[in-house]
Amino acid sequence: MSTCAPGPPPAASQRHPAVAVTVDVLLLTVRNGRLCILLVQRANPPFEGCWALPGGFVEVDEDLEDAAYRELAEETGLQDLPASMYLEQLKTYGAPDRDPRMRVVSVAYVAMAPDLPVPRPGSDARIARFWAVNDLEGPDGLRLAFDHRLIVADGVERARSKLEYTTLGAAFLEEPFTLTELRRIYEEVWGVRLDPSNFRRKVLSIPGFVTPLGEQATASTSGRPPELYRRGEARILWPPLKRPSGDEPPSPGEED
Amino acid sequence: MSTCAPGPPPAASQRHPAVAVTVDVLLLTVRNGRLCILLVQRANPPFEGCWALPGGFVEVDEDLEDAAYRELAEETGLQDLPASMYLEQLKTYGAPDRDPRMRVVSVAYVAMAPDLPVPRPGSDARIARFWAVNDLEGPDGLRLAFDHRLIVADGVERARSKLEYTTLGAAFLEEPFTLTELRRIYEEVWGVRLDPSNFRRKVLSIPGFVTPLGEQATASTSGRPPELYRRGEARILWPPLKRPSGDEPPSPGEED
DNA sequence: GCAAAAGTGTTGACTGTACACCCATGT
DNA sequence: ACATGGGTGTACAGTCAACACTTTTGC
Repeated sequence: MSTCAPGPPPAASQRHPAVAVTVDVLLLTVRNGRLCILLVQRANPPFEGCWALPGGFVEVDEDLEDAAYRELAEETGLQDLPASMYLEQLKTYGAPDRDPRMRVVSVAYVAMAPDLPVPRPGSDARIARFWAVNDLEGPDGLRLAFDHRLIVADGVERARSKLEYTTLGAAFLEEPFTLTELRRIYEEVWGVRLDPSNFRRKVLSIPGFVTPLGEQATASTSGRPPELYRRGEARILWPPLKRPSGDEPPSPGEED
Repeated sequence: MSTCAPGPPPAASQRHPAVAVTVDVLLLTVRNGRLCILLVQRANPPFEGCWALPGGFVEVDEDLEDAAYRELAEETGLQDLPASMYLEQLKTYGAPDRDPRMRVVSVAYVAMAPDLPVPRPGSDARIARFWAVNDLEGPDGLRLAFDHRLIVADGVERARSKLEYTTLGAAFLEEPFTLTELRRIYEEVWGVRLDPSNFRRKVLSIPGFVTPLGEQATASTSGRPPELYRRGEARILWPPLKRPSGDEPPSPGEED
């Protein structure tokens, strides 16, 4: 019976097909009440001048997730990523013809973060900016390089789904925040209207979703000043917050 | 404004780090009432003699999913995979040290299928057999090559989660089947007991989950002969079939 | 006072669970 | 007859959506 050990170090690497591995990052944020994603304009062929997800080759000794963080920082000039940022693996895209240069398998990541400063061009001088997801969807939407439109669709769906059964909606907000601000995140990401009172009850009924600060916002507009909250320790939402609209099933999501 | 076209064909491929891409397949089935996975015994270093998931290098012009099907067939001698088999991408594993030979990024797939014939050794003479998932879990479980133990854990959790909100439980059964057989799949995969009457009501209340044949099984054991069903067209289960046990949250799943 | 936004209370529909009960068959 | 597993009925508890209502602010 084997003890299941790696055995002696190999003498030489065996042959394998020439396939490149990249990471692509879909950074989602809510700016001015709109769900937005970060895109960079490509400076080189192929798809020169096209908008694309930030991404690039994985280094030989680099973990995939580290590569995602690195590319995000390099290509967008966003050096200080917010501590509350969330990043998870989305899916791997490997159609043989997705890159005209060669066979490229891309591991896509989704990130969610509060509104960020307007990104400076990255180290390789590409322009980076946020685009509203609305401007990409539909047949007349902005065209993206490679299969990035598909990745965006999958990633946005993943985010919509994650909001149902995790507390990640709060990752889109700077602390402190109000329950109305949190509700507007849900409404924008899902594209629906939610009953304020029922939303409030639901959020507060989940222990650790949000923590009350016991303070009120200084009234900026007419109406009663809202109470302020920060993110709690809970990560899972149980029972889930379901998106309305008939009683259709949630879209299938690819994921952890 | 760019029209977002790939542009002229590239002159030469640019340099990229030497990273190999493989697929690994976690085939789940229920044999003799036990949730089992298919493993192959490695014939070559590293981890010679260890049990591992079937898998191998992706060919240069091969789609990832095609590679998963090919490896499954090649390494297990299972040439005629059942039509009802389900296969989906699980997650990509790319820790820099997961393979001692070189940098290997592996795209893992999960498959679910009815009980299959005992696999013949694959084309490269490796032994293939099914192992009960129970025999792998826990600190005294079978040790697997590479990080395959982690992949198995993630994949089993994915399957448990999929049973909650999809009709995939029926993918484990040969048609026709009875509702009790379907219930036993759920009970085994989740490791719980379910109330037969409530399970029945739930399954039948989902349009298209199962289709009654209008026949009864020829009584093989004592008791009333059950009615027979085949899989329906529905893929999504709404509302979901929740696993019991307190009201704990479902484990987070990585997936579509 | 009035408008506006935050927050509370109440009700009815629906879902899931537990469990008592009936049905059809082998022995 | 009776044990065994299939299948039906029912009643209680929890959750959610709808919406009326109260509170606290700016103007």
